[in-house]
Amino acid sequence: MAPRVGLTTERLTQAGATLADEVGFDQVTVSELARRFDVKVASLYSHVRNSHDLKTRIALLALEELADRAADALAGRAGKDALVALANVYRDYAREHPGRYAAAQFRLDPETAAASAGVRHARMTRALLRGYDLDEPDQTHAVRLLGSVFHGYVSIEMGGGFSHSAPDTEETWSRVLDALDALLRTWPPAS
Amino acid sequence: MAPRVGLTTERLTQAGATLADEVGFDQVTVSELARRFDVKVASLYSHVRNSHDLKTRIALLALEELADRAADALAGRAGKDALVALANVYRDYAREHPGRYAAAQFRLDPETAAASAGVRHARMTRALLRGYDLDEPDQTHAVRLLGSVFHGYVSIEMGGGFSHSAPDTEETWSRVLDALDALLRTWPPAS
DNA sequence: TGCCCTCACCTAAAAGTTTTAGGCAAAAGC
DNA sequence: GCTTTTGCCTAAAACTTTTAGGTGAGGGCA
Repeated sequence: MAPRVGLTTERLTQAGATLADEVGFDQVTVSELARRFDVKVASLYSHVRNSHDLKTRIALLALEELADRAADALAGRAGKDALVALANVYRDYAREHPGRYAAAQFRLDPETAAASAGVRHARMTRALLRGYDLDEPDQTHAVRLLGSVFHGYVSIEMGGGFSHSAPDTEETWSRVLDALDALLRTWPPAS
Repeated sequence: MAPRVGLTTERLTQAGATLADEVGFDQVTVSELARRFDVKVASLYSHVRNSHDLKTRIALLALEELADRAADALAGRAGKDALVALANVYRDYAREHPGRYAAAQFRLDPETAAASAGVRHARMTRALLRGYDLDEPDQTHAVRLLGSVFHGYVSIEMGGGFSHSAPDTEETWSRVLDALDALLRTWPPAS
């Protein structure tokens, strides 16, 4: 009597990501997802182990999407051009998909993290730095600095932390990227 | 028959902060708090409007504590000395009080945010920059950059994002601060 | 075409969280 | 010792998570 909706783990993950963008990642709930599919809550537990599992899958999806975008953006670019492109990938993704971006920050257990697209991100940032003249261990330091600035800026901006003050964040963003580029070109030796 | 425990909004907020450090900020629940005071859940609702209100209060507490520490650290310091001191305030606080630090990132509605210690943080970062030679609007750009790096680095490090790779984060941290100091001393003009 | 088997989805139910409404007795004020 | 305040309680409704076990729809096979 009840026609099947066609639930799969993938569709649930996708719908979960959409839900996250609409209501916020931490408002993503198995119940709400069931409601959207017009299906009883218990039915989802055949496709997803539990709430934490669902969130993990959304996080992995977001990390993959972000890495794909980053790879596209970096293709054929180098130096500051690549730096700006990569930085904008993160910022634009966070603006278009705030829930997914929050999901990408979801704390994964070490094995899951190691198998995630997170490692691609680190590799790409390192690739970007080939346009600058940095040897190890400075390259690792720089990778971490870039990750910090991108994530820190985007998450503060998303949280409204830069509101209520001039100049606008657009200008700051481009000046920060200028500054990072300059810094990478003249990376200071250990003090 | 039941001796009163002596609940107040302040004690609940304090206990909530402690709970956050123990189990994580998003695991802070009115029920768990009631359990800790050995009191019925409904009793808390005389002191706290709802769950969101409780979390807001914990966030405000954390922001105050952080600002107090920052003010202490900055007293009598200037230049790079001040930069390092302020940066370490954030990092150390996050390590000592991970739940409180997470709480400090809790999204506040604009009015609450405007009345919070968040504004003190911005003022102090600006004060720090007096040791460098920056005019507006570059000073604002620099304030935002510093906030981004501090927050970004600390939150990635706390999330385990820098694990699994040499060199250790201690070295990176000090090199990043070296780099920021150098950058602030030679802030590049608009490109 | 008809049978069977898988599995998508269901009902039932237990346990936990949030929040409101109304009551009693312990503290506090006089 | 009295009243007033209010801290904490019981009761109850609404929602989320998760497990256990059942039924029928759909696909595979004769």
